[in-house]
Amino acid sequence: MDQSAAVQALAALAQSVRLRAFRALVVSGKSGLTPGAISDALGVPANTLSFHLKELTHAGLVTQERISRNIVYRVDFERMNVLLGYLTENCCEGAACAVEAKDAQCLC
Amino acid sequence: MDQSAAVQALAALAQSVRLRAFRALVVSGKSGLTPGAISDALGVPANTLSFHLKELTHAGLVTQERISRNIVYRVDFERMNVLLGYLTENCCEGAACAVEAKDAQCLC
DNA sequence: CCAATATTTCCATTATTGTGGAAATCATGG
DNA sequence: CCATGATTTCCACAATAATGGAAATATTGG
Repeated sequence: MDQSAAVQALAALAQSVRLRAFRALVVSGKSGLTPGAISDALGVPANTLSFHLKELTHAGLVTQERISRNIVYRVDFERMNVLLGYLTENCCEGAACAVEAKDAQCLC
Repeated sequence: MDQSAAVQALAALAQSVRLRAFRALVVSGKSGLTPGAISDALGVPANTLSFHLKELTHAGLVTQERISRNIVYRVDFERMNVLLGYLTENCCEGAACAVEAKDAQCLC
């Protein structure tokens, strides 16, 4: 992952509608969600949601698969892990970390 | 962490200058960096950098401490861990994850 | 207290982003 | 092959964010 991809992914998440949609997709896991379902859940007009789903897709955070009349969106979990790793790369120059990592990745 | 705090933190990271500054601070670890050092390292004018450091500070991602003439900025690592956790909360409804978490936190 | 250095604020300009109504496209069931 | 439901594109407006020059504000060493 290069810097501009990271910025794009972070920008995709840095917006209320998109963050809510993304988190709903995280919870839904492998089964994913359709735009209609997300639109209903969040109370956002379909066209507005479509705009935001496109942002998430372009950022590589979610994938789409057409299933009959619907399109199912899913989080790209591997990509997400790469992004999180990018944020914490070379933490503390490799020195021992002051704050113990709990259930999260090492971040000093 | 509530949604608006998460959006603010993600927006703070979703910008080239700020992301580079943040990652430099991650590497510097506990010792932190001064605006002057970051400004030199990134080749960004001091006033522009100051603007971006303020954004990172307001987002709660970094702290500042005056040491003599300088101000030392440091990553707030605990806060950062909370943010990363927020992004992956209730992943997959608790079902077993398809993709094994490697060195990162569980993200399916 | 003054000179020097570090950092921030002010300000105006430019560029980007979010929003939703209306219309278009797409895929399928009958 | 047409009616229906799902999703996306088009468009224009309003709001927000990034930039850097110039000036202002600390803080300290001498």
